[in-house]
Amino acid sequence: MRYGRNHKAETRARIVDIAAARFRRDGVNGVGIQSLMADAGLTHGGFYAHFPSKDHLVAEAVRAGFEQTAAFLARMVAEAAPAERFRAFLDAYLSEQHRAHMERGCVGAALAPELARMGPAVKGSFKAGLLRIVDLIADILPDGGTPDARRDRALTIFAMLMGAVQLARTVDDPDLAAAALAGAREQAFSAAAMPWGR
Amino acid sequence: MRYGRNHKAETRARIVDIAAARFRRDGVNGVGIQSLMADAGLTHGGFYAHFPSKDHLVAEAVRAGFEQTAAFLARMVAEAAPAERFRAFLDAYLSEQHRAHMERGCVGAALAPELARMGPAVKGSFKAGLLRIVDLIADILPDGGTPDARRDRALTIFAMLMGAVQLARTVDDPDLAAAALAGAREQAFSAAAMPWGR
DNA sequence: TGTACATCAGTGAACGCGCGTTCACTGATGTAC
DNA sequence: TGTACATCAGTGAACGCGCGTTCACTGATGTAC
Repeated sequence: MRYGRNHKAETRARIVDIAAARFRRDGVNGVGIQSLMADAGLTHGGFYAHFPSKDHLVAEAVRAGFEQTAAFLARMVAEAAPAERFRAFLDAYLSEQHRAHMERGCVGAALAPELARMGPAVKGSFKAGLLRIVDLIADILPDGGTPDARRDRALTIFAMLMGAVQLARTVDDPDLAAAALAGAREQAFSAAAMPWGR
Repeated sequence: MRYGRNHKAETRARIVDIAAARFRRDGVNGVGIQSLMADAGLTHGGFYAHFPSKDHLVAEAVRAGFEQTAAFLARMVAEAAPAERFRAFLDAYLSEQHRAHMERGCVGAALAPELARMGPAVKGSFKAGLLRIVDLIADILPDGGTPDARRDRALTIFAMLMGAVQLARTVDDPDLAAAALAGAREQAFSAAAMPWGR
C-alpha cells in the first residue's frame, strides 16, 4: 500500500473532526463538501471514498462533537471537589467562552433545530450524544430520587442551559446575553436542589 | 395603476407570511427565493421589488413569526382564569402540537442557532420578538419581585421551554420527547413559584 | 536481486441543479389632453 | 368621448457561483515471481 496502515482511518477521523467544528460554526447547510475537504488538505472527489453521503458525515460529526463536549465537561467536573462539581459544570457550560465559540461548543446549542430536520441516522446520533451529557449531569445532582427522576431532571436542566446559550448567542446585546446565562445558572441551582418525589 | 391601492402591500405581507412558515419548517438556508415566490403564486424576479435582499426578508419573517406566536399565546392566556394563566401558557408552548408543527411554532425553537449566524438586522428582530414573549411570561408569573427580576426569571423559563421543544423535536424517540416536555413543565412551575429576592 | 503487476487513497473534470441577484421587458391600468 | 402616454407590479432569461455526487484516472507503494 502507498500509505501507512492507519493512514485512511486517520484521514477519515481528520475529516470528521473538521466537519464537527465547521458544521457547528456555519451550520450543516452552510458547509460544502468542497470547502470541508479543502480544510483537510484534500480535494473534494476523495470524500466518497470515506463516506457514502454528506448525511453519513453529519451523523459522525454529531457523535464526535458530543464526544468532545462530554470529555471536556467530564474533565471540568472531575477536577472539582465533589461538592463543587455541579457548579463547575455550570461554569463551563454557561461560560462566555462557550457563548463565543460555537465551533467548539455543545452540538445541541449550535445545531439542534437544524438536526431536527434531518434523517433518523443523524437523530439517533444526536440522541446518543444528548443522553451522554444528561447522564453526566444526573451523576452530579444531589443524592436522592430514582434513576428515571434524576435523568428527567438532568434532561430539563440541560434544555434550560442549551436554550440560554442559544439566546445569549442570538441577541446581539451583551447585557441581555449575560442575563440569559446568569439566569440559567441561578435556576439550574434551584432545580438541582429541589426535593425529590412528589 | 394596474392593481388596487393596497395590492403591493398585500403581496408583500403575503410573501412575509409564507416566508415565516417556510423558514421555520425548512430553515433559512433551506428555502430559496424561487420556491418562496412560487408559493406566493409569483415568479422569482419580482422579489426585489419588495425586499432589497433575502436577509431583509429574514428579519421581517422573524418579526412576523414572533408576532403570530405572541398573539396566539396571548389569546391562550387571556382565555384562562387568572390563576390558570401560567398553566395555560405552558400547555400551549409545551404541547405535542407545538412539537409537531415547527412551521407555525416559536421562531426561537425553530431557528435560534441559525439566526445566531446572521447579521445585526436579523438579530435585532429576534431580540424584539424574544422580549415580547418574555414580557408575556413575566406578566403571568406570581406577584412579587422587581421588574428586572421578573424579566430575568421569565427569560430563563423561556430558555428552558425553547430548549425542551427543540430536544423533543430532535430525538426521534416519542418517550424521550414526552419526557423533555413534561420535565420542562414541572420545572417551569417550580421556577415560577420560587420566592423572590435573595 | 530485478521486474511485472495489483492495490487503492487521492485527483480533478464533469453531471444536473438551485442559489441570490440583475435587468430589459410586458401589459393592464389610470391620467392627460 | 377617444386617443396617447405614464405608471409600475410582475415576468422570465441570464449572471456567476457553489451544491452533492460520479467516475476515469494517477502514481506511489507492497507483493509475486
